[in-house]
Amino acid sequence: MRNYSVYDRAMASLPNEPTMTAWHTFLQAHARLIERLEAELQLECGLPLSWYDVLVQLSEAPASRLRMTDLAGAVLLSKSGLTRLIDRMNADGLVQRCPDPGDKRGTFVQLTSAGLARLRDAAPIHLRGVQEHFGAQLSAADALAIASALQKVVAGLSGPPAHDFIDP
Amino acid sequence: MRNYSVYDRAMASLPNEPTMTAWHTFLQAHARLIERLEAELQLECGLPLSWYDVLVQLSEAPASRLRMTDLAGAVLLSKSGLTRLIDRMNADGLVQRCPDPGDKRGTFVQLTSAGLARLRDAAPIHLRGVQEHFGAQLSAADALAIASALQKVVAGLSGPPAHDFIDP
DNA sequence: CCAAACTCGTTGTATGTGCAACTAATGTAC
DNA sequence: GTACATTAGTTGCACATACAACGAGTTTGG
Repeated sequence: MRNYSVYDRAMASLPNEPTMTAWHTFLQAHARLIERLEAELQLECGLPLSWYDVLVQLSEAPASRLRMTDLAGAVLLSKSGLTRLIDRMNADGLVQRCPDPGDKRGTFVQLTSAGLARLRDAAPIHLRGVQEHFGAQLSAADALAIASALQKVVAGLSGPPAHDFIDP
Repeated sequence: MRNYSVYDRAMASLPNEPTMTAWHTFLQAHARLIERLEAELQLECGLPLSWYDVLVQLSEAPASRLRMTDLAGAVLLSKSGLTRLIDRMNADGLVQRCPDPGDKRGTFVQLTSAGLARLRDAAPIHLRGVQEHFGAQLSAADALAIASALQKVVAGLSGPPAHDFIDP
């Protein structure tokens, strides 16, 4: 039997079978859920999920406004991506840009009353979809298990940024 | 107290709090995991995840080849998206198009030896990332719970296509 | 058979996204 | 206080993706 010494060390840290099953199911569930929720929200409200996310974040923020950078972090978008998204939503009247008096570099994104109205239309539809396609399929124990397990995954990702460093 | 009769019926099917916690954690975990795995694979192999997915699907297919439509389904991409992706991978020599002798409309995408070599480089890196960032954070029970719970979600999405139908 | 309906894959076009470079404003060190 | 570094947001550019329309080939119903 040949001895793949370097490869064997790599193999020792490769995923086992239940892990890969969970991983594939996780990917598939995400892809199908997002596809379905996006389609339903678009069909019934004419609203993309990315717009909905912005409206939710703003509505939950103090004074219904956030700085561009904070909003970009909240909706998991790059700065340039958010600039263009806010351009579009602003053109539709759902948000507006306001200068930050305390920092002349900064810009607040402010939810407008039209934006709030749009969110009130969309929220029941989106939440019904989350319940129907996600929540309704899960027992109470399932929901708690998913939350606690994936919370550990998220926590693990917060720490080590990358593999870029050679031991000094 | 006012009676929002229609809204109350809607409220009755809205997600409860554990469901929303699981949902938010699920979204956050997915976004961060994909971001990290994409960055690591790109940095260490110069390979996008979408290319990796294609190589994996082809390598697992009989004769290392698949029809365009089948491959598009497997990697969750539209037909036009796959056409352009295969253009790029073909230009890099990782796959090639072959006519299907049995159906002159059809095109097989065939894994090349260069593509297989590239996959052999990339697989340990990607799988190490899955183990490190996902598998290693989970107990055996966690992995089984995620797989079984999300499998139910996937199954629920396979059936009802949309809300387009009014009761006939 | 043949015409209509369908399927396969590609193309034109529009949209969305990130990276790098840029401007403007702020913070820091001396 | 002045220079250097840092941060906030926008823009040019390239790339990736979806939708609709299309041409070529196949299947189906009569």
